[in-house]
Amino acid sequence: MNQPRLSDHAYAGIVELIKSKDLEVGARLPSEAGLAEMFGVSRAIVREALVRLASDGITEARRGAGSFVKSRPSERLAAFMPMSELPATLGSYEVRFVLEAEAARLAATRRSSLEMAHVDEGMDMLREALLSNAPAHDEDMELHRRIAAATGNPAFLIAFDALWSDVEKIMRAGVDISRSRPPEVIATMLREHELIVGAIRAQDAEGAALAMRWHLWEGRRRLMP
Amino acid sequence: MNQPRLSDHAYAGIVELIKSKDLEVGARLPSEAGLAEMFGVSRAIVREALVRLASDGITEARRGAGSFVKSRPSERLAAFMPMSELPATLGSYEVRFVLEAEAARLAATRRSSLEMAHVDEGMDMLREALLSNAPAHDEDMELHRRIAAATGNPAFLIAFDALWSDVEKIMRAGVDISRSRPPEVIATMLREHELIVGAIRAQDAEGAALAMRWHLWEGRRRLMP
DNA sequence: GAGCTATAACCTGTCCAACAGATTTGGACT
DNA sequence: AGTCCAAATCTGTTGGACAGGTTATAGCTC
Repeated sequence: MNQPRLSDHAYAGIVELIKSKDLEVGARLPSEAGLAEMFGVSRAIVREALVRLASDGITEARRGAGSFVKSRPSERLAAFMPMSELPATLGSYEVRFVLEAEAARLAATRRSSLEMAHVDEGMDMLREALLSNAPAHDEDMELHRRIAAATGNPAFLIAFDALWSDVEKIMRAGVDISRSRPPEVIATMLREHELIVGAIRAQDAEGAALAMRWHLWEGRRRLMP
Repeated sequence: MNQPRLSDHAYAGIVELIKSKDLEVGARLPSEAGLAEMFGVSRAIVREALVRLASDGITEARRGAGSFVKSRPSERLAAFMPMSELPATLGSYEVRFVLEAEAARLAATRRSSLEMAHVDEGMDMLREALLSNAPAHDEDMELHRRIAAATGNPAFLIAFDALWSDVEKIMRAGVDISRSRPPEVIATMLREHELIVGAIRAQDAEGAALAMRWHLWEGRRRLMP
């Protein structure tokens, strides 16, 4: 349907360049001509990519001088964020606590029947994956995502996606998410999710928020006892 | 400092075109050559504007056919307040309510003196910008960002950045964020921020959360009365 | 050698002309 | 009327060109 443009490739390439070469905030990128040669495209394509990067707040162009890194993608904290003492996974759970609990509460009050069907479908997928002892990581995320979507508020999805992609990275780097789980853990995880979905279906706002908080609390404990 | 590019003019012009001519979703825009002549710029400039518009989800280009309206700028704002009966709640504010209130609470309890200094510096920058009647939009965001950073939890920053970059884009496409504010509004905005910063300095967790919630509530009201 | 200056090299911002490939349109033909 | 083909139109991409701003350097002065 939507074939990718060359400028998409250049956009991704420049982001990759910043991350791989570890360019700090304020560092100068290669010139447009240099980037064009690097990616094998014309200068106009590089310009289109740079315009988007600037619009996204990642780079900044100064006429006559060059393009500079304004804030690094996804690692925008580098500037003054002192490395936290909190384990990174705990950190993301801290945010998910408030974010997803509120999402569950709003989903319970505002869900349409279509959104409820999406949540149910996500629950089915998770159940099937868990019962067949598959990793189920993707299905877990998808269910949480659909609950966030059921709020009818895209902002929840935006925050959720940003957070989760980070969590995923950490998990892939650290914990082995595909290790097999004992059956009682599987049953517990299923019950926790079913509690949440049930409360949303019953339009029980406080129950949904509580069930979500409980689930996240237990999940964090399972991840790092 | 940042001289406007011609493509900014074209971007705004096309948005204006969609709004004034009341082009519906799916309607075809004039061709790139037509738009170029309309705004008195070259086709390359129009292309840069269209690339940004597409990246912002407002238009969509189909090769060989033309550029089409994907979602109207004003409706994107509406998309962020689908709240059925809730009194005019901006969707992103709904998320910021829980996210930033929690960040303020944690910042008050966990802040280091270095992080407090960063917050103070951000407050100074905002004060200066507001008192000189500058747009102050960047400074406002920066202060909120530093409060999120003062939690010591990178996850707050990640969620905050994701949310804000989207809010910013919508604002650029829709509302005029640089309109001048009456002096009493400036004073109010200053006081609200100072309340938050003060509570964080005093390590008053509940006070910080409350002040943040109040500030966001008032801010939403200022944005769309 | 230190400091200042002019100049050359480089860079972004913008324009123009051109061609490839996809889509739409209109007319010719049946 | 219905089908098919060709021309017109449009986006995607390239290369070259020039204006105007920035940076570095060579050279001059003291």
